[in-house]
Amino acid sequence: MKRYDFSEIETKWQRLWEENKIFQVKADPSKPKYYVLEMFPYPSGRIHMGHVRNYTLGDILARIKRMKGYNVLHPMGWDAFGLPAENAALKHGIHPAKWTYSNIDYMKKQLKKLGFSYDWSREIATCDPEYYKHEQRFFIEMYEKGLAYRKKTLVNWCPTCHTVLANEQVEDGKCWRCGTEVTFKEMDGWFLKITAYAEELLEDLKKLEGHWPEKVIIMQRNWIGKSEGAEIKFYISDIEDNLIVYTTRPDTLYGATFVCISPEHPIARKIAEKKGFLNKLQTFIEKVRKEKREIEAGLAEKEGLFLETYTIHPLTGEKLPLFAANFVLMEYGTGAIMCVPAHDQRDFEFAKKYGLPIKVVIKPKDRDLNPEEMTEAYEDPGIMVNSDIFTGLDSIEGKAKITAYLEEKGLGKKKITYRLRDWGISRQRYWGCPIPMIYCEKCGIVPERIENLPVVLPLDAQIDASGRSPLPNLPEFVNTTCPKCGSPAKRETDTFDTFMESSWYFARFTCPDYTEPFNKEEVEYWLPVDQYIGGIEHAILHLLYARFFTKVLRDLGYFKIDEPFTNLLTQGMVIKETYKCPVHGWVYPEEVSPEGKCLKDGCGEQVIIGKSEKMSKSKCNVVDPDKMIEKYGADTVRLFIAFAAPPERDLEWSDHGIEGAYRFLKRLYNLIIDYSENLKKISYISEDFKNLPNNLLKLRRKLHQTIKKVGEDFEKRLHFNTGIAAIMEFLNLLQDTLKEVSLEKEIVKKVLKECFEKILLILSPVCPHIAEELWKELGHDTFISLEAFPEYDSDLIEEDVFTLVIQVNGKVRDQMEVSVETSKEEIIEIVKERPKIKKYLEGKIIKNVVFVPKKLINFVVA
RNA sequence: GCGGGAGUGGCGGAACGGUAGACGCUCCGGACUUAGGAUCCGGUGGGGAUUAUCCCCGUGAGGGUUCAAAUCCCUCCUCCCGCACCA
Repeated sequence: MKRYDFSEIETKWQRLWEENKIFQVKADPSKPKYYVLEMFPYPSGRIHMGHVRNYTLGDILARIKRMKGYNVLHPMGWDAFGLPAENAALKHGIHPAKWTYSNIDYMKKQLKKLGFSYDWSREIATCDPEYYKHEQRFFIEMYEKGLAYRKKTLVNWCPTCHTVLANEQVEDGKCWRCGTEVTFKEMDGWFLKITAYAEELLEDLKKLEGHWPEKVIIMQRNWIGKSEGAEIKFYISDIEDNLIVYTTRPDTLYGATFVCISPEHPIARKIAEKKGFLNKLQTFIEKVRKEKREIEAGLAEKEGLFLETYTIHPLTGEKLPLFAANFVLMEYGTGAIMCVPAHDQRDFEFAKKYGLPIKVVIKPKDRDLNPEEMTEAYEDPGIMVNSDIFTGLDSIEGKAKITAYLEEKGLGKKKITYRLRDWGISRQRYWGCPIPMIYCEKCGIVPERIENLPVVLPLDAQIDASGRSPLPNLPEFVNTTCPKCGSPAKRETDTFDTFMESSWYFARFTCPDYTEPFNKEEVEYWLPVDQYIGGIEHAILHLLYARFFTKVLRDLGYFKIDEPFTNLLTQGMVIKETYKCPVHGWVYPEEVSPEGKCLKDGCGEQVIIGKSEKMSKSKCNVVDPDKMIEKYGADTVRLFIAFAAPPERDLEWSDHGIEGAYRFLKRLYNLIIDYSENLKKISYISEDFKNLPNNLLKLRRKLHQTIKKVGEDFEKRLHFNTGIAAIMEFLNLLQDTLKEVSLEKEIVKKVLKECFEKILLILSPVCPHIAEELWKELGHDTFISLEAFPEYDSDLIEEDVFTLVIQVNGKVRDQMEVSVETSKEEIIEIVKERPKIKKYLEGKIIKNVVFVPKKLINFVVA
């Protein structure tokens, strides 16, 4: 008998799919579309299990949607710009482009080996000028609309990578890639005005509720960080100017006893100049800058520099001392705050340190507050006191009342503030998309002409040991002429943050070869992405930027949609247990003896089995997809990954588990091959299945129940694990049934053929190769990948008998098979006489009988 | 500190408020074998007994709602993730 030769089977079908272009799609308005997208990979060299999981989940969905009659767009591409290419250039002397393209080559082969149903004709690499030229155009259009601008800012600087990092690329003060301590540097850079869309980005999160993980929505909401408050004017007579502070607690205005501003606030400088302590201020600024990290971590003590001046309280006219303080951020609000120590913990600590007065203006409903006895600020709402005409008001009401009063007097106004900052997109890197701007001595900043795009990244550049971008040193790149006046000019040498490329790739997949950015018909047919799948690590940045781009491109007239991704699935990590030797640290499983001793250098120490963690080389717990495919085949790998855990949860890699998946496929293969010769010519229609013997009826019923469950679990719930469990369950029943039937009978063959065919159909999204092969063995010459998902017979799946659970006082005491025809009354009579139940009812009064049709009956007795 | 999620056998995990532990793994026993780390069959939450049968206990802890709770409500514990001087 034929052995399950997965390698031969898989290569063959992958070849046939490709030759027949069966996964290439075209827009077809007569068919419902479905766009499945997995986050495209960075071509780092080889795919890892996380990719395998991500793409397996997407592929199962794409395949079942195809079978359910959708016109499915399922593309794949490469997020090809980025730092690792330059690092590789430094380390191995390979040009980033060469490195990137050879990685793409390799990884593409790996993905093909996994049998993913991508339309490879739509492949995109973002480092291709034909891709990024459109991005340059978007940028210019944004610039012309005032959505892109240049400003000087204090930026995070990684001394190792020689680059600016976004706030979000800094993790606890360290570079997210290399781990070096990040410093600060003042630099000019380009920014996109994402804050102009803050309100819409926040508001539209409501449209995603129920379709995106709640967690992601909350994270984005917090990131945008909307707060409502007031801006209030505090006059400073020394400089005859108003200081504007921002507060969310205008109700505590009467409790303000001092005012703090950021040391970098222009007014601090102005005062210091006037009062002659500029040096002292400068020293303070530097100290604060140095401590920025600790300050942000909440570790540094609050510290202030008295500016030797006072502000005038807008309502009481009191003189309040003015400080420059290390905890006031220049970037948020107005960079200045009024301090109410009685009702703000930070102000309280500051006041205690510098002996500043504490004035209570809000009291709890049930008690009084005494400033001298307070050990912490009272931050909750309450009743307003010591607040002139507002005394006695509820503080929540007081907020609006005081704001209105200030507004009336021209002393302040209502103000909404967002935590979200504009997006700094300049990177001092080589391997990225050139920013299409030109600096002309006469005309200033001038965008490149659209017709001159792309501004091509020169590939003949050499990356030297410094690791710095070679672009500024390439005269043929830098020197150009001004598009406006024609005089000599210089190009911008920074490149875009690579989050730019991933902010719109999903749309380009609809028309990857179109000369203009987007083909209207394609974009309108395919967008938005119906199901987006990827890791939670992109919960904020990538997803927020893509949402932002979508809105901008909409406003530039390219799209009609507001949101790019209708549904989002964030899949869990692939984790594996770790082994740690007290001497050698993390060790590979091969370095551990069966007794758990370390085998490295004959060490012999007892190895500690650590908890399961995300696969990483440093922890020696990686599993190589190539090796797994080689050993078990792609179908087994896909099956195990889909079966081992629900998609959103972490998946624990198990060497035994994958054996189990392999065993299942072998069992299926052997079973069908065993019967295939006999069944090839068999055909059936539903009429054939009337008056079946009981065991075959049960088998068919189970089959149709399984079809229903798998359809729902795969397509609607995306819980592939339970669907696969149902298929396994069915196979178990099928094998049991086969032991008691004779293949001599025609009807048995018909039932068997139906079972085999349909089980292959429903398994095919998960294990497409073996499904194709066995489909052929059963006599078909079509691609199972293009077959329709089977319908289930809804009359058949209705059981005619069911197992009635019999409870007494909520405890299960007995159960019996009952026909669905039996009435409640009949059931009660029968059940009461059953000995096990009788025993519990004897001498008791039946107070109530709860009857759940087709499920259970519960006697409540006393 | 704030926000979110999760705690179910030896393990991964199933369970519209209705038989807890589907399915798989592990382990144990058996069959077939020169052999088995292949394959097949059976068993596998804990405890107990009068052991082909039956009983009790069990979903992090404690309370509550309900005829009925892993599931709903309250209090608490543990773990994971995100944010964190945002005024």
